[in-house]
Amino acid sequence: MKISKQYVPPTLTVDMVIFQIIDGHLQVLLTQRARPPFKDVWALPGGYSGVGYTTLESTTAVVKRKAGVDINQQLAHVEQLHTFDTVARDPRGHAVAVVYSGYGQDIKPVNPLQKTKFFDVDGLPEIAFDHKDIINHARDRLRTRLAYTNVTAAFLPSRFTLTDLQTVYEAILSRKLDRRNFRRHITSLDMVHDTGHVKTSGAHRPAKLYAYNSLSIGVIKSRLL
Amino acid sequence: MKISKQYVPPTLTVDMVIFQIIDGHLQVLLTQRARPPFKDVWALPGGYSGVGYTTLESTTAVVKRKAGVDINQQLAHVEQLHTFDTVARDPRGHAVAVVYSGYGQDIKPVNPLQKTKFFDVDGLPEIAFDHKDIINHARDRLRTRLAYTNVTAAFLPSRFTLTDLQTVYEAILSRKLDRRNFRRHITSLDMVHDTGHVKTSGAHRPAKLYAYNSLSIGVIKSRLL
DNA sequence: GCAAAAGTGTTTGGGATACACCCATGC
DNA sequence: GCATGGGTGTATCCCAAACACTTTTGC
Repeated sequence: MKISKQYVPPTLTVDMVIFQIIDGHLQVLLTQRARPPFKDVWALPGGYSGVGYTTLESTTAVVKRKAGVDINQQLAHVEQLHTFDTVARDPRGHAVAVVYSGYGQDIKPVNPLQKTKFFDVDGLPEIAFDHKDIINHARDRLRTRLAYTNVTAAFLPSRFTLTDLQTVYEAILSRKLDRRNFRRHITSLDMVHDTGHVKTSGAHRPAKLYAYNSLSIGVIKSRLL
Repeated sequence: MKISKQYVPPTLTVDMVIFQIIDGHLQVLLTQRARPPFKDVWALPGGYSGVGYTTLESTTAVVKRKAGVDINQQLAHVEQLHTFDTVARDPRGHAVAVVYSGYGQDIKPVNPLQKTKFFDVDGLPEIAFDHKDIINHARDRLRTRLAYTNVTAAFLPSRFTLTDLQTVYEAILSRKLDRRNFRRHITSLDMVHDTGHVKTSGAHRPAKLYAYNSLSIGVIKSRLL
């Protein structure tokens, strides 16, 4: 390209991949598109990002408006995923999309105009644009994060049982883990601690409730070489 | 933000962090800025990205023009790093920068107008904009990639000794590794193979030359949980 | 023969995996 | 007392780390 006085930037958009775990299944939030292109097809919540607003600010506004989800209140963690910019990805014209991913727990989307709901990532409907690729990208990222961060905290309430935590790991990894080995692994990480409380939930022994040592999501071990 | 007919996108720019390793030191390519802001201060090569061009296409053009480096010919690997978008990062106005990182070997930058050269990452001069943060981000990413990809191939010629390879690891990790353990680690990875040739380079035993099994950079082990 | 880098082997500790039994509760 | 999920211990294997001597070459 040439730089010139006629410089015209592409449209800048934002999209968001919001994950939560329900009944042991990883789910992603989608909204049904209100207008063409892809009218009535399911898509990630997204919209325009204009000059003067960071892409995260735009994302916050767009997700609130289109999906009724308050990023700051209802998501425990948000991070930038990737920027998608192929010229043909939007039939209306060249749009560069900065995509964020967010994780939360017990999220209730609200949209008075369009259908907005969570889908199991393994049972997705037809998806608009390149949003299927974006979801897969987010899913890979989340899986990778498991190994060296405390990102699982974002999917759980402040107090939880080790079985709850194991369910989160299993939903993200899509495989079963051995309970005894899992518990030893977790306790050796110095990531959670016993709160002294228990949860009684039926005709069986009550489970101890745990809490994360750190409230923020970050790296917990480095594993270099 | 509001969506309206007066939608104005921010300026879209691209920057590139190019790393190579010289004499056991990780180096990054910088160019001296030709005009304000930050005139004569060192910065990452970068420029505008206009409608109709992917950010990678724009990056390719900009890096060729401002630093004389041909991304396709002289870099063994390029990947998108992150998008930086704080409103205040450019004093001229809101600019969203999609940043790429690239790795190569024996790169000779050429710029007839402005000074363009490689600096040791541990001996950087004053840096324009938020480019120091960007370089650190790229460095962290590179370090992380070491553990589970064959990214080191990008820093080496097609045939190399295990000592050469160890030098690459040490430059990126900023620490010395035990030669015996390093060699066992590498050979256990099934990532390189003995070519049957040797390199004689002085008053000592010749070293075997190795080559990567795969020509492309990618994940070589998964390590999940 | 000596300097300089290449090449190799053993031991030890910790984490990952595989696997089976007892505990506390509601009904 | 029995069904249900919670909680624990042991043996094995593999990988990471610590560590020192021999080999091949040029001069």
